Amino acid sequence: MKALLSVLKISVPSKIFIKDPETSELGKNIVKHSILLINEIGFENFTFKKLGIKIGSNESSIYRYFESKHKLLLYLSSWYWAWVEYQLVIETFSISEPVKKLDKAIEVLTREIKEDSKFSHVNEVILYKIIVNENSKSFLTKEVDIENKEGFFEIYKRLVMRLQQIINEVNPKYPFGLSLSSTIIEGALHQRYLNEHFPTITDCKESNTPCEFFNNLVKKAISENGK
Amino acid sequence: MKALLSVLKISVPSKIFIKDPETSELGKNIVKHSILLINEIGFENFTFKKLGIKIGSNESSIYRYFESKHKLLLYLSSWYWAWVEYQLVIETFSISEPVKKLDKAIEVLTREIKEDSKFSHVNEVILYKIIVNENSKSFLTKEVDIENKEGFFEIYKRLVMRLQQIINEVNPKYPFGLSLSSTIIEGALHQRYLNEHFPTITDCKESNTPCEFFNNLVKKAISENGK
DNA sequence: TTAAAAATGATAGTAATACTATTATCTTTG
DNA sequence: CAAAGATAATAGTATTACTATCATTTTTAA
Repeated sequence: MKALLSVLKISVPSKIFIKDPETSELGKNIVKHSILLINEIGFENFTFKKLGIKIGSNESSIYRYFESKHKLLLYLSSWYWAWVEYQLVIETFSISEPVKKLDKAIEVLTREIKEDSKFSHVNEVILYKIIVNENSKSFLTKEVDIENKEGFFEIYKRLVMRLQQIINEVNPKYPFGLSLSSTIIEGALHQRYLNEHFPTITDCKESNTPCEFFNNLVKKAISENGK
Repeated sequence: MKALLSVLKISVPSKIFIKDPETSELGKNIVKHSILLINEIGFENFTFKKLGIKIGSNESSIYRYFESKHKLLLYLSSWYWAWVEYQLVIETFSISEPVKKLDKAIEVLTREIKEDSKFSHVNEVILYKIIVNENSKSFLTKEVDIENKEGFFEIYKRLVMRLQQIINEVNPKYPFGLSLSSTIIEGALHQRYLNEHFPTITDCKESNTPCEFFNNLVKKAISENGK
């Protein structure tokens, strides 16, 4: 995977940025350190001014890459989901048995990211933490419909549809494939959050992972026997 | 229900507010019109200044009730969940058959609020919309652990535990009662949101409701036969 | 190699936000 | 009727989320 990714590039909808941050050192620094800084102080307290100070650059220069911090969050979100989609495709590609494919897909979509693949300036472990904490804020806005039309959520939607296809390969008659898929992807993040901040309302612990919970849930949900 | 609620009062953790808005006309107006205004312009664009203009009152007066707009959101969130908890308790109280109790609980927790009960200054239909759009923002903050310690999320957590108990009455051996419960409650809001803004990644429509999806999901998840 | 183009940096400025503080006025209540 | 309590009016502050301008540095292409 490391090898492959050194040739490939994670592709984010180009309307999200003004200037592609991948094309310069400053751009890469903006992305890299925005991840660290958002993780540190939270998205609400994060500003371009603070980021500028951190990377020894000017606020106004950052604005030449991203129109607003909201667009930057959209960029990080898209980047993350593209990276996950890539893993999903690679890791399920050669599995022909539908149930095994589904097992792997659930694993990819609900596992905790613990290792930085180091193929880029992006620290995936920290980015994953940001996604758990901040991803909802990228779409829970008044501008969601306009931004959706502009294609800002394409990768995320495609990922939900990919999982749905894998689900319906196991049971083509299951009528809630999309809802189940979107519930897993969003729910996995939510269970991680609960585990960290509200452990009394989740069963997911070090041992009892979201992977197991969702695997069990999906398998039973789409099984044809049972209630 | 209307009758009962005219004697009862929805109780919100008192540390959330500086002065209880239920105790004055201005307070009730703040709550009532904040719901309308947040629904109108979104939480990000909502300010106490704008609210003051809307209710013909002064910004500084609003600050005597709520320390910040974040605390106001916490208040609205707690109010909503307390109201839902009340309905859950009332509507499941007399049902002794565990499966029927579970059916009713899922219904209460996943149904769309379409009617304003009019027992108070709070418009529940609009409040429900705010919860769908803004609730996550009440806990996805850097201060979540401090606020959790202060008890700001007690009602929500209690509600998750109540549903878990009802689930485990049907199947005491099911090992993910809490995670399933929290997934349903959060997932129901998410499916509503998708239905409104991302219809291509949900099966939930006018006819095919989140109620049905989650009822089907839970029943199968906790069934002892099947896979 | 050099001149133009592109990128970055420095500085300034603006309207709005999220408050705090003070003082005045109005309304209850004992 | 006086004191207490609630509300209103006004002012002020630091920060945010930008935009605009101009200077400087770096890159690139002829």
